[in-house]
Amino acid sequence: VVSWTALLQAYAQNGHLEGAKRVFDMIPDRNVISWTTMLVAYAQFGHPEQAKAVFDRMPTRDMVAWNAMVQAYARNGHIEEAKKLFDAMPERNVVTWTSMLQLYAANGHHEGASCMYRLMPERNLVAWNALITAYGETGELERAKLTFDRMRERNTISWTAMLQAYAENGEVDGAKTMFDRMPERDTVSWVTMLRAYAQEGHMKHVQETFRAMPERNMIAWTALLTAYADCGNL
RNA sequence: UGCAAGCACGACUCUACC
Repeated sequence: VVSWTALLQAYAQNGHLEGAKRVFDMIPDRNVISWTTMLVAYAQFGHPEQAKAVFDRMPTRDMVAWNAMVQAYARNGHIEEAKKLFDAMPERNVVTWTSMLQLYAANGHHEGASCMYRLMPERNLVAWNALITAYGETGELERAKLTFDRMRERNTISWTAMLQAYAENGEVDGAKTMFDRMPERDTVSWVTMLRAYAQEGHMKHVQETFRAMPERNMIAWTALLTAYADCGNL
């Protein structure tokens, strides 16, 4: 089962849903993990209905399966369905709460988001990071800062999320400060910084940033390209 | 007991929805 499901996962990750389905149907004794993998495959590529169909047909559901289904709705912006499922869950963990928090924040529901935040029974690094992003999205930069400052541990995602929070609220300087203070930067951090400059029209900084990047992936190149395009420099 | 499979967090573009 393990090998079969790994194969299924390989198809799923590459978006080969038909192939994934074929593998799924061939698995002799599917377990809850195989089912969940199939569910997520549909969800990730924009088929929440299909995901739900899988969910309904599952012989057994554990919390990961429930979480995956909540996330399936969340990812596709189905707030009501997600909420319904959330309420119906036999038990929830920090993953569940984080998904809901993110869903509300991404759709501008401040109240819902802060409600999730307050009621969350436990928090971990991912939850904190999601909170920073949520505050950034809702324009509550101060709260994002507070959250960031109070975190006992931070990873590159925390730093980049905070950098982005500054950037999307028009504070390039704050963004730059984060960038300079980060213990480690990956390509995402670099691109985020580059974008921050681009949005302010600081093409010179954009160029410098791009040149200084240790590695450039396609997203970095695209960001540079659109930066030039946006400032009219074809 | 170890190795191998499923869920939540950060960047660009495109597409869909509004």
